[in-house]
Amino acid sequence: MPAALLPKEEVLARLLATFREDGYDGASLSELSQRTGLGKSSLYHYFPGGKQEMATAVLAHLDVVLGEAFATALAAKTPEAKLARLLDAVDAFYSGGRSACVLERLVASVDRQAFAKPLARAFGAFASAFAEIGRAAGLKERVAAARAEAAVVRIEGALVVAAGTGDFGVFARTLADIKRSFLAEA
Amino acid sequence: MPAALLPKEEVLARLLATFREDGYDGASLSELSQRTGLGKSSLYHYFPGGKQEMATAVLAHLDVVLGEAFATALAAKTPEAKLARLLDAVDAFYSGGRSACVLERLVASVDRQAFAKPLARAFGAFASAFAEIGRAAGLKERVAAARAEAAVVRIEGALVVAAGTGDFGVFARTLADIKRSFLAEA
DNA sequence: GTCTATAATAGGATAGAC
DNA sequence: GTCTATCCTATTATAGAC
Repeated sequence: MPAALLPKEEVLARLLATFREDGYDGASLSELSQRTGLGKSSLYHYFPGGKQEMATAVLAHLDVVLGEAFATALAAKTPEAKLARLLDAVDAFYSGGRSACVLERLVASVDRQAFAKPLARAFGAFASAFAEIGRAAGLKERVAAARAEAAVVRIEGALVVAAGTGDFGVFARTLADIKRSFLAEA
Repeated sequence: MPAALLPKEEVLARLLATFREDGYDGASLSELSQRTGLGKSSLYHYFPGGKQEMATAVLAHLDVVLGEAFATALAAKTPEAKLARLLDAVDAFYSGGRSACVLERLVASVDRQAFAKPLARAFGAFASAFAEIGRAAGLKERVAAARAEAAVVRIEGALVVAAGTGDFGVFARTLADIKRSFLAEA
């Protein structure tokens, strides 16, 4: 009765990485098996629902991990510092625009409907982190919400355009512009 | 010797629609066959290189179609009218945010490397249309280019976020904000 | 909880008739 | 130029030993 080769956290991290790189439809069970170091049967032991369950588990995992990352960033004192920390976390998470967003990969998948709720939740949590910074800076609720939505839109778009053009500078420019404009006077 | 059931233009339009909906990895040959009304062998007659060649043909087709759409929009007299027409065309092309972008679907595919050049070209053409409007309005080249890049980024991101949240209002808000801000004084 | 082996199916691609 | 039929491989998923 051998113990688990990897802690579940690590398995989820590797599934996440594989979905980010190959996409949901593009990630085969063989690939997921290789990348996690688990045999197919072991994967089905963890995730009886197969690939779909792996993806939903990854989303639940992200919900926790990103929640912590957001909380860390928001623990800074000033709104400016909160924003800077959040954008640094975003830059690191996406490797300066070189790593794709799982949310986008799942939105693009044939099984997207199965992920609808956790996806909406994840996008909402992402925007909420920005909105909270806006509120902390004294922006009106509506303004904070609108700018938060726009920030998430720009980050997702920058990832697509960076990957599509091969020019990762667009991601850096986008983050820099959000940093510059997010807390500006209305 | 039966004639072609559909003009090649129509076949390409249907392949485009299928890739947009199912993604590149998610679109099977059976699906592509059904949607075009052509048997698999007929598809291979048109596109000996298989699915990859279908996608590159779709990109080449888009290059022409979008080029015409851009030219039409840019034929308007004032920069404001050019911008309004271009954004109307974008809104229609993406069905108010309900239809995905093929470019994004191909960027997300496992065969993305095979599409790298035409994809970069397509994103560039998209941005160029915006940049030309900026120049027509007297914006400095650098400003026009930066705003054009940002506009494409925002459109792509709005499509991802709209699909991910199920809230298509974000697409309308994004286009409205581009319309409002694109030609603003620096 | 993991493995090897395998079933069952779907996928991409081709052959050859018409 | 299109069709039906088919091949081969990869894929998802399961069985059963350890």
